[in-house]
Amino acid sequence: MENKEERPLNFIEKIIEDDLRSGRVPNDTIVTRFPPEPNGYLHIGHIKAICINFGLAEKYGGRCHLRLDDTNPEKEDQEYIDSIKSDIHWLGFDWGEYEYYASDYYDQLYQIALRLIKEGKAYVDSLSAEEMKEYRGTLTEPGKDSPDRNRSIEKNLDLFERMKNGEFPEGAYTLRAKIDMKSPNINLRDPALYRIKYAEHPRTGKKWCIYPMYDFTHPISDAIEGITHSICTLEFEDHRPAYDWATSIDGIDHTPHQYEFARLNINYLLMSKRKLLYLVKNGLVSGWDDPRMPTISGIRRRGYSPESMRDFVSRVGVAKVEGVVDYSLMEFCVREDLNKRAKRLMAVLDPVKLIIDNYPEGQIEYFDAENNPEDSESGTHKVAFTKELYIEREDFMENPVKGYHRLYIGNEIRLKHAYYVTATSVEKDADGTITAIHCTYDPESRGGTTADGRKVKGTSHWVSATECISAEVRQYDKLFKAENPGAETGNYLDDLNPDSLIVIKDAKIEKEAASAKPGDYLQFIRNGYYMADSHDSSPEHLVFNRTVTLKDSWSKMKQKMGI
RNA sequence: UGGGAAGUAGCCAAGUGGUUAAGGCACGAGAUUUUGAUUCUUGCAUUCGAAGGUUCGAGUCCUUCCUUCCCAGCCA
Repeated sequence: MENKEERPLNFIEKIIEDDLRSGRVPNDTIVTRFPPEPNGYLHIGHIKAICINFGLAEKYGGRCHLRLDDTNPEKEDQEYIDSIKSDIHWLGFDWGEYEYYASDYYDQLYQIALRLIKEGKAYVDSLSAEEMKEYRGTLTEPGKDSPDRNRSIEKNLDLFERMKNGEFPEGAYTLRAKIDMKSPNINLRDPALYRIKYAEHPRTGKKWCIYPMYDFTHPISDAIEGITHSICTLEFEDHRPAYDWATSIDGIDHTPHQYEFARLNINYLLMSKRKLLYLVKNGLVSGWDDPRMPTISGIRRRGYSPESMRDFVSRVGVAKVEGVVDYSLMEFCVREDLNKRAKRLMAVLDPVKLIIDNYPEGQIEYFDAENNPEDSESGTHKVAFTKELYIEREDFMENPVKGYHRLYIGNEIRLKHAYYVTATSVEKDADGTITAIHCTYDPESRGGTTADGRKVKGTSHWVSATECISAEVRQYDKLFKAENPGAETGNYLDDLNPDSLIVIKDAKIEKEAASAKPGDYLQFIRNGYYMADSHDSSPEHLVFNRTVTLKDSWSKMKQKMGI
């Protein structure tokens, strides 16, 4: 983005530059890959991996493959493949023709497995899952060899063939690599290479009933595609020896290398697929794309911009420290981006009537409202002004506290773009609730300034009571009220924020808002950033989602003063 | 108590033996302001998990210790 503050190289960039400098990269072209398993929706954590992989390819003039790691048909679905692709595109990255599936390599993988068997480097094991667990040993005790470990090559070949042909039930046999049952690294204690599964695969259907495991598939897929730098998260660090084992199998003539970085954690947010699924399944949110969800589809619907998320990830940096990034950094990035591009509109969310006693009945004036003061080319739009208006209830105080410089009896403020007004009296209902505020205006202050140059401390937004439209406004807040949901009680559901969604059924908005579409970035002046909801907003029933509030030093001051 | 990793401010994060330890967020102070927004100015680690040691010189090298994370799926 334009936002090019100079950042020092991260450790992966250093490795790449070093590799490039020393001529270790074939054709001087780095090749990375983003390899999600299509078993769910992408979330904010994935944005980091996407930005690293696609970003590196962009920066060093290489390429980045999209590879769907579809080796477990039980969990995977075309729906997820589609959403993953659309989310990456939304972020602004494109893999072009380099779209791959691990399942594309099933035949090659099978041939390699056969070769391994023939070379005595893999064997078919009849141990049950429980037995295999026993034989594996523990973190502190070595494992022991399976009785099948020295089965003859011929017998292995025969058994593997019959596994493939569907002669055995699930769980009857596995194909395992013959590495070292006593290795201190458990991933090297004869890892499973193939297991039997009769699930239907989203792409290969019923062609296969044996499926290759991650530790076998991933490195070989990388090698086949000519990946140079295979970047993944920290928990795969101790799979690296298995990765290197697989890429050094005879006949594999390209050697990619694996590097690991710390995954993105953000406080107040939950990224666990399992927990997010629970929220969806139990109706605690409206779906995977609920605007409160940390999924890419969720934040997109909420109104976050892809540019701001890329900036966020780049500000977080890439390292190997497992940290937790402040939610406030993400909000900062969103505000910074939206401030430059959001169209300003006036919306009164908690309306109270303001009546200008000395303004002519029935008169309508139109003022020019700038669309964005940060962008001189954004133009203006018309906003209607009449005798009866709505202002925010919060913008009037009968007994003003110290430091309050909005409207109160006798005080003059500016109505944005329009006139100076001075409050004179209030009307109340039987409960004492204010139903209307009366004021007078200064006709000389048209446009919001006066000839005598007198200043007012407060400027309020407003909307004409007769020339406005109604809309539903959804005030979203954090889904969880604790920094680390569940840390206190052990149950993240205890930390659900009951106020994460407050629906305002009848907000009053200037007419210009009627044309706002999902995807248009809006700022409701003094309220926050908003976007029309992509599911529920229609010309007949406008619905706006609050993306993020504006910074609010007044409410911070109020809190400090204990108000 | 096996193996693999990581510890620099409230949160990220530069720093790869040689001036007063970058930068961003957060937070504080002030100015400007037709959004209590934005913008601007300004403050914010005598110290790098701890203790020893090497060195003229250590966040960087050595030793020991402490803390945290990951691994025992026929998941990825």
